[in-house]
Amino acid sequence: MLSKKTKYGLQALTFLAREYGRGPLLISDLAEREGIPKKFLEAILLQLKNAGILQSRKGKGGGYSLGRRPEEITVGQAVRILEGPLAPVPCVSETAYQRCTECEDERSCGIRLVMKDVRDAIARILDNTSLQEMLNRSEEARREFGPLDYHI
Amino acid sequence: MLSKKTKYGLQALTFLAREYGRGPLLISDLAEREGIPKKFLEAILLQLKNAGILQSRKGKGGGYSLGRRPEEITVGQAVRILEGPLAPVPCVSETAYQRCTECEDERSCGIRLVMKDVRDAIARILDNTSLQEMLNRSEEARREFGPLDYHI
DNA sequence: AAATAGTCTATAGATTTAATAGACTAAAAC
DNA sequence: GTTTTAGTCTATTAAATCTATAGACTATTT
Repeated sequence: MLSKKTKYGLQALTFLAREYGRGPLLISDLAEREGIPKKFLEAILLQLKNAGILQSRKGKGGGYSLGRRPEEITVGQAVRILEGPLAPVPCVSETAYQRCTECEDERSCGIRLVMKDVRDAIARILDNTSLQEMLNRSEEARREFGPLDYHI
Repeated sequence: MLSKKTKYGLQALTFLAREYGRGPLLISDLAEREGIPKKFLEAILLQLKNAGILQSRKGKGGGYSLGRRPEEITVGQAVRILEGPLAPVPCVSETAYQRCTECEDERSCGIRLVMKDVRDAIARILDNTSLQEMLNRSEEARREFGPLDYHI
């Protein structure tokens, strides 16, 4: 299960992707619009910035914006930054490999072989889905199901 | 990342699958052979038993064994019991669905659409891999790489 | 200089994970 | 039927991680 941190991060990235090209957004606005605790979001955005996928400006007219085009940022990148490796076990991780201490022969460990498949499947999806593609799929679904009727 | 609990559980299940048909195994033996804290393993095996995939006998000659044939127990079942739902977010879980509170239209949420793909990919692998298949793959790999040469 | 808005450090509360201790119960053996 | 064996149940604890908040600090614009 993804942590709240990662979910908040993905929400914020989606928002920033949708607004891409219209100048920076304030943390406070993002926090309010997405219902995320402001201070928590601050830390999340900073982490994404330090990892290179966001940029920021201080002072009036400042705020956060994507560091690259929405086509060039993948969900996989964001998840790895906020959640850690995609792999279910460290011995199949590409980005944070760690040998299994108790496993006498890694190459023939059944658990590892299965979890390697899982890792690859997750990576295939998340590393090939950009923020832009996520927006496109969302739009497509909206067209398919028709606009929401707000009846509250 | 899988918890130690789940990893220990999968190790124990693998061991029990390999020994299937030769009578019950003692917790203590399993714990020692796999390097798992005995009391921790106790709780794990009990949980797997209560969920129906292990059986046990008390007293002399007792111990734990698989509740069904190794072909009939999937890795997905074990992971769900010990780790919880496979889905990265509750709103795409088949076994523990929970609506997303903040999401105004679930059907067109981009994050959800992507995470649904991830869940399906994970489930496709884990629900179609039995303990027996895991053993088979392990054996296959052992044949491919040749036997280990122990040089310690 | 004043106002704006991100940055950094520290901390605290809650939850989860990992592990341990010890009393209890069922089954077999004698 | 008592002793031994081996799983079951309850409680507790230490450590780690997650979530959130406070406040001082720095950079930028007006």
